[in-house]
Amino acid sequence: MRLSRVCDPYAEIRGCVAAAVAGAASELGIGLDPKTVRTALQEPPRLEFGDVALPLPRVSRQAAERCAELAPLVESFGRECVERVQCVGSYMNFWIGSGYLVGLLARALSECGSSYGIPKKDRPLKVVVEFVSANPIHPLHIGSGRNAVLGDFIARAHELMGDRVERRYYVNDLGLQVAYLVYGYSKLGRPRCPPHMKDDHFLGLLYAAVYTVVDAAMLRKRLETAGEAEARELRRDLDSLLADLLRIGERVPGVVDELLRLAEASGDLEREVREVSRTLELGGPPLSEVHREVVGRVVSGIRETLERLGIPFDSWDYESELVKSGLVDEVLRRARESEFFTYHRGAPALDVGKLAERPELREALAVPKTMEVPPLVLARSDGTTLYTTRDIAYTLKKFSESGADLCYNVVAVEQTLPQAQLRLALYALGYEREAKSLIHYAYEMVNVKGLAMSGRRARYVTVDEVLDALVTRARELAEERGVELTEDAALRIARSALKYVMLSVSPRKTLVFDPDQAVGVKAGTATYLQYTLARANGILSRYGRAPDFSRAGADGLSGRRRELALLIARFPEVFRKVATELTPEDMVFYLNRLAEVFNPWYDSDPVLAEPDEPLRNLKLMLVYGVKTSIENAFRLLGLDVVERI
RNA sequence: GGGCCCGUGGCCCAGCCAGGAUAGGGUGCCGGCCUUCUAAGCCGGUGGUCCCGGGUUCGAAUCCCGGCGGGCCCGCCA
Repeated sequence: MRLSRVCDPYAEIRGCVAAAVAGAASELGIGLDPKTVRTALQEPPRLEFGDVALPLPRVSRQAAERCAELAPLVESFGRECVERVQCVGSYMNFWIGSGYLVGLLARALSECGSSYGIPKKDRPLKVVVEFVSANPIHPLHIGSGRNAVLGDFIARAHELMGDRVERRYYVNDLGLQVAYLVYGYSKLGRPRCPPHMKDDHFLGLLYAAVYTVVDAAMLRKRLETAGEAEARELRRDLDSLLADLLRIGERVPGVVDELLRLAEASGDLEREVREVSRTLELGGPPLSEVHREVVGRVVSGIRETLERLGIPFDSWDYESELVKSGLVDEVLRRARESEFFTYHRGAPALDVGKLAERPELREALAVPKTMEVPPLVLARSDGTTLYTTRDIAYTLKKFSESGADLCYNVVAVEQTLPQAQLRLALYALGYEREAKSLIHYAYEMVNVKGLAMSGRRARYVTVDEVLDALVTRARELAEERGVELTEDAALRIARSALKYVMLSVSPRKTLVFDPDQAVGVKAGTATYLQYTLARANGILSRYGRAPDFSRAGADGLSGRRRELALLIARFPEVFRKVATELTPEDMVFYLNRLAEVFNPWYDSDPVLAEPDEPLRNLKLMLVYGVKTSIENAFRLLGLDVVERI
């Protein structure tokens, strides 16, 4: 991957400073690798320590001891870029020449323009990102929201760098969970959704109602034979179930009563649901139409939510069709021929644990060194397959259909083991390349303050309701300030606020979602950044023409202006790191820094009213640099630009 | 029992992989700034045994060992 040197001013600075240091050191007979110096260069914590700092002991003990001798030599070796060198403690601090810095920025911004900071790969890849893939049994909740936002970010990162990306959603329309929904839906005569409720929300409640009714029936049965201590516990669980049922019943009147009647009549609802599940996997005709219909209704609700988020997909892959295609059977066939095939307690399995004994393979397949890997059971005794088996087939489909070089599975961290088993299984079946090119992008769960989440009990916060709340709040705030927000602008503010929360915290950290806080629009939110961008854009559009960077003067480059220039210069480096290491939180951090320097400057140092022309041009260049950096960061993160805010 | 992840002002987070300056932000709370490019902003104040104990090092929030606390995983569930 390459970013032309011109478009990465900070790389230029690093190179020049490092060469000067290495050159000076060799004068004193100290051997220094410029590359080591390059990477050791860092941003000083305070302005008084200059623009760039080098912790000397990190690169050479000798150099650290002879800093005072080194400094003047560095100044002369680095005349092109360094204005002043100072030794403080164990640090060597550099002041970058203003003319040099302004020249670098002017060239970078004029030559790279709107693609400033975005690296392009020499050889673009074909990349598949599978994400969200929430089961079609309820609306997207806040946890799937995190998945959606992160997956979208990964796709965007690759797209911007020139890769061809396919975004795929795996619709898991088989299995017990869907059977619960299909059962309820068909028994209740394919009910319509109440007015003012989305299909997926309604069906999510129906699903939870069936599940809860079944669980309640099972509890009652156990209660009949339970001892006293156990009975007390069961009764408490039952009370909680009934409370959930009551809550669900209030939102979808009639549904719960009807299900309770059915449960009474049937005697064993759970067995009936299992029967439905089996029929579904076999693809029997009597249910297939109802099945298709109800899944379709939930999926279209989910699609609507994703559209509101501005997160597109290229394909929707149905698990039932995967099974129908015979690919899953093919995987099973192939597994039986594998040397790792075994029986685990009577069920056909792959002994992927044996494969995992090879340390170099663990390394290559990113299986944690000490993780215990049990055999992967492929099918139940009744012959029906298990999820991971079908996932093997799906993975092969993704690779072959898309001709993918790289495939991401954006999947919660709790599935680390099955994801590792999946890679090992692929390897065991002879798909070495696929196994090595499958990346599990893991993220931690989202907890909601004051709510024990559960899909089976319809206890969740949905993406839709969060968006609604955010839209309302954005409107209120705008109204207070007399700004008129279009519907589109309100949505852009709302969904960006939600995405920001998801992107600002490292994916490996559990996120505690506080609805009240996300709705706030203070500093440290997407809205603050959108506002900052709107201010920058305001200046540029009022100026009315393209700023001429070549006429930017270097004289006034001090204080905040200097800080801004250095930050803008660093943007390409940050972009590359974030896009390749896929750490969105680093970009959020950078953006906050940028805004935090820009806003005070904006308040105190008028741009358009500046009478001195070279200085005005310098200021305009800084504004343009801020605008471009924020815009390209937004493109990477999937945040929206709002014109008027 | 074993494995993985997390622990940083009242609350949330960055820094840890590649150890270096007085540990950065945000939020909260207190006070101030709109006749000047958008006040969803800015300025000032308040607030920290970097979970604890050892070790390595000239130097540890960062690396190593041992604890403690929280989360997740160890299914013929997904």
